[in-house]
Amino acid sequence: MAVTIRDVAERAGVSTMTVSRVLNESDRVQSETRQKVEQVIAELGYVPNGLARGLSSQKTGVLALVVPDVSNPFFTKMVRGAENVAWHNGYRAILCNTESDLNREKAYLEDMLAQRVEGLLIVPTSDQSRRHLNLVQQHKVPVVLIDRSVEGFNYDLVEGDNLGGARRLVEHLLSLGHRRIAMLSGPLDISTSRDRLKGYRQALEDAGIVYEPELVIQTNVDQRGGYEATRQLLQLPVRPQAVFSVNNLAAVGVVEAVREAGLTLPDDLALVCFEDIDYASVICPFLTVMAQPAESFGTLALQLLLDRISGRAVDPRHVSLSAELIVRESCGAKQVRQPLELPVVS
Amino acid sequence: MAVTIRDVAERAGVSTMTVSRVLNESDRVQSETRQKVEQVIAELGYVPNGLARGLSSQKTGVLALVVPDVSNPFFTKMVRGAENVAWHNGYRAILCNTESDLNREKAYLEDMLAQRVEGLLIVPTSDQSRRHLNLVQQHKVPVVLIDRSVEGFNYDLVEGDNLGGARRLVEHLLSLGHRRIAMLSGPLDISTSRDRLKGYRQALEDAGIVYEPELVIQTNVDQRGGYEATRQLLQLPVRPQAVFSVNNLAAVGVVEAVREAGLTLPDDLALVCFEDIDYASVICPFLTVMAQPAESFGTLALQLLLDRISGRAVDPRHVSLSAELIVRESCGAKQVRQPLELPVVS
DNA sequence: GCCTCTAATGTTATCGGTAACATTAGAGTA
DNA sequence: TACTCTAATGTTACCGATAACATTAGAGGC
Repeated sequence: MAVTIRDVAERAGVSTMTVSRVLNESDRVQSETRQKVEQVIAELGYVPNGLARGLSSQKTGVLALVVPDVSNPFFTKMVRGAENVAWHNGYRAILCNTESDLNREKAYLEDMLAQRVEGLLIVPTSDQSRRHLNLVQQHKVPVVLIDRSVEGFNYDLVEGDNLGGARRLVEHLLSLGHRRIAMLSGPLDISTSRDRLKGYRQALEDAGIVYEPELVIQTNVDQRGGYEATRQLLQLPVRPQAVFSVNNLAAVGVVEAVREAGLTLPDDLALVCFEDIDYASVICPFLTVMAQPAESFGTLALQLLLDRISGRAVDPRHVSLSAELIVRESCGAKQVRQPLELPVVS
Repeated sequence: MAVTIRDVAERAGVSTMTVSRVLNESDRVQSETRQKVEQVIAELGYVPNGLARGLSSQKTGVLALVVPDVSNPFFTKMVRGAENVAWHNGYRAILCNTESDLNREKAYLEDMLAQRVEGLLIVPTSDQSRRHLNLVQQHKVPVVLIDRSVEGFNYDLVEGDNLGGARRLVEHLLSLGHRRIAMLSGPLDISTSRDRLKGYRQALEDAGIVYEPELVIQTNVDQRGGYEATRQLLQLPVRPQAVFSVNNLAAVGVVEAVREAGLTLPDDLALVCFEDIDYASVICPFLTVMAQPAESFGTLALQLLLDRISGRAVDPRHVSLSAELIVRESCGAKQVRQPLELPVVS
């Protein structure tokens, strides 16, 4: 059907191996021959069959990025960073969107294994991703986790300082005089939710405030989840004074619910959250956030992956990136900036 | 190295074809045999080699989505829509990010052809993408264009009503009394820029206003581009009263530049743009926009693609989706909503 | 002139599956 | 009983490249 290497070889009057050598830029081809072959390739619009190539050579030059939600700006910034590094190192990166659905995640991972990608970057859906990841490891395909760790799966990881970041956000709220602080948490089988909850509790404890379970609502870390959780919070007998949202999209839901209830931010309810939303922040610098260097997550993770692929790395490495507190209006304070700290490699 | 179909066959005491039949869910296998084989597959963690499979069967079950910028929320919403439809039809969708770079676009397209994807959804970088697209067509791989058409390439297309939308936005500005209206346009080899510019000119003409070339600035349709173009506009001897930005990200740049210049929106400069940014709009409903049904772009386009793949479609089809004017603050008027019109298939 | 060596190119087997055809065994039939 | 038919399974060739080894021809040494 399609043009094959044989067609090219025939028309150029050489063997398929010679064409193959031209394709792979081996220098063992006379320049006249090479030119002739290249001309025929152009004439026929020949594109080598990657399947056959990969099957034979065991190399595809493709890396896969697997994320739970492509519409989350944090992940897309990360993806851009990773894609760029991949590109400049001669790899293509393909992206898979799992919609936080374990079945899809499994299917995509198996598919990527089947397609023989040379490495995987993944933001796992939850600790339950471990089963899939074990399969990947069993196939000896290098993996690097981003943003979320997976319990019982010790491997290369680039994550944020979730505990510390959460703590600082809550401390900030405390410093503004808030005592009754709610947390909008994600599912506890996601490491970031766990760690941020820990940070929240530590900050409260250090301030001598008793932890009240009814103030912590577990929900999905998207806009809808934030919206519903906030409605729940607003119905409590004694309303919280402030909310710490586990991430940016959930915070959007908070804003929505608060407005719908006819209340005002930050007067009726102060709000802080993890992760910034760039575009929104420029249009109106409103949310007080713990901003993470998303693009660096991607570039660093891809570096780790390349190290793994080339066999340079040995033990699992963990990179922890600090976040930056950006104080805006939603917390009810005026603007201050803390410098971004450097990455810590352990 | 890895577990192959032969290993499975041997261990299960059957031939490779029987294993293959189990994998492909053919019913020509006795249920005992099937169970035995499935058990061995699970034991060995066998994942069939997609390369070999695709090579032999000429089918991969993979579709590719190629977009210029994964961090543009319009594109990611579109991607989600498309991915969902693909998934529910038994296809996997992989995403390629070209960064509006023709070379990357070319490389990814060739790669996707090489990987023998069964169909392509693409938001082309510009009219110059035609060369790559011709290559795709030559390989008889079904393609559907989204959002942008390509001059000289007549194929399935899902796009917005760019001319009409632009016109309505500018008419809205005119109705608010603005006469000196600037346009922040993208490169004219991108169809959306061309059509929106046309709409802008039509609206002015109909209002009896002379077109002033100095008021139209061509730039990149991202934040940086919008920022730089606005700085240029603000330095004109006679400042414009309003700006129509070709897209949402460029509008973010406008906001940035205006604020930096110590001016205020919409008092010193009114602003309207194409395409909404969901999250930003919830946090603060500020930009007056022509909102496009991004997700529908994706789902419809993928439907068209599936039709093509199954050979149902014949002539190129064009779907045009209307946009919705959402009046907020940046134009300097109070809020009004127009209903979304239904898609038109031609 | 003969031999060695190397650069350029060719031949063959193989990667891991599936398509297409072949075989086998038992059921149904006359 | 012999014969056909079909369900279950096996054999072989091939998809389109490349790895590994083979061949060839001319350059250069003696």
